[in-house]
Amino acid sequence: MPSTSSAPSAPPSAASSREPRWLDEEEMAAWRSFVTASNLLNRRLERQLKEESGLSHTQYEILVHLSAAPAGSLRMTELADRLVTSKSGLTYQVTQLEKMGLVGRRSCPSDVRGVFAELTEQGDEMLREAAPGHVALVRELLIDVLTREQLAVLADGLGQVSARLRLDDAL
Amino acid sequence: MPSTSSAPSAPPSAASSREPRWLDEEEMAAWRSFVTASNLLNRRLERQLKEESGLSHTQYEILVHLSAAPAGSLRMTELADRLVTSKSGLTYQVTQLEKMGLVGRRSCPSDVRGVFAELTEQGDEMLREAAPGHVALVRELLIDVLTREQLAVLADGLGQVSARLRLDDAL
DNA sequence: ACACCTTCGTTCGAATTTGAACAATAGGAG
DNA sequence: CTCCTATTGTTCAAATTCGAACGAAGGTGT
Repeated sequence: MPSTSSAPSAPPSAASSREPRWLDEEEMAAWRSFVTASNLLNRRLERQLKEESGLSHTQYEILVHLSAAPAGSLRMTELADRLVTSKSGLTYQVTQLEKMGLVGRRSCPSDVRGVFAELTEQGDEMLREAAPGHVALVRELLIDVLTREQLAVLADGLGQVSARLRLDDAL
Repeated sequence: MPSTSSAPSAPPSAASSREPRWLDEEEMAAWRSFVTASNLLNRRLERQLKEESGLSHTQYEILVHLSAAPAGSLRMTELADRLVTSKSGLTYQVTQLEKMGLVGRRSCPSDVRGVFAELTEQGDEMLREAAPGHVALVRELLIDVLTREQLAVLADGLGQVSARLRLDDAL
């Protein structure tokens, strides 16, 4: 009964190169809690955002990233990278947000192919309206549950993990 | 420009109860790295599993949870809870896995309504076949990137986060 | 100027996901 | 036993997701 988990009936002897290094109890606990926390958190945030603002978490994140960017606008590809989604997925969501009047599209002056997604005034308002509740929940469910040290470790460790993944993807 | 983030143009004075407690730089870093790492990781694992075994991450996780359960079987609702998905989503995926011959359905003796999802012999084989590559990648991208201490903190902190979320959901 | 390889954003179809509605049953209070 | 409420798994329509294929440009080397 292998899984991501600890050695099932793996030979307790020296690891043969055929048998992978399974995860020990602690490693397994870390991985499971990461996956579970991630799923549970997403679910909760999704529900809350939808209820309180009519936005999906994805849509909210798009607004956030645009808001954080200079001039409230970003190239589609760049935005997709930051959000960690597919380009086609972004195209879809930006279209949705456009219909809602929260985001607009502008063509890029220096590159005919380029498209800027741009936060509209309404989009900015929406974000200001949705943010407090969202932040409060993130705080309640994650941030305030952890100690300062735990947060530091999280930021640091997962920061490295992300960096590594970004590098790999770039290949 | 609010987000999940640090105080935008919030009054540097004492926080009024209207203005939420925004996230400071460190908290923000922790939250962003968590979200980003989670997305990047999922993307990677999804791709790899699909390529090497033709399974989605969700499907793989179903097999894992069944394999870990006594008799290799679990009630649908219980399984959905452990996986953190919707019941309807699970119904769909179990049907898919059933078509592939990796999972079977058995009715529950003590409850007519109940349905057990059960790992088949083929499902077990598939898991044994897919696990090594999956574990190796999880190790390469997450586990081995972190120190023993970081892993412990992760397991501990996110364990608490999950526990808290489970409790809330139960309400 | 000309090929050639990349990059850009969109479109397309297929797969997945979700919540709400449902029918059937379980379980408890009276 | 009987009524009432909670639970179980499925079905349904709608929304979202992805990768592959595209057409259109950019950029480079010759």
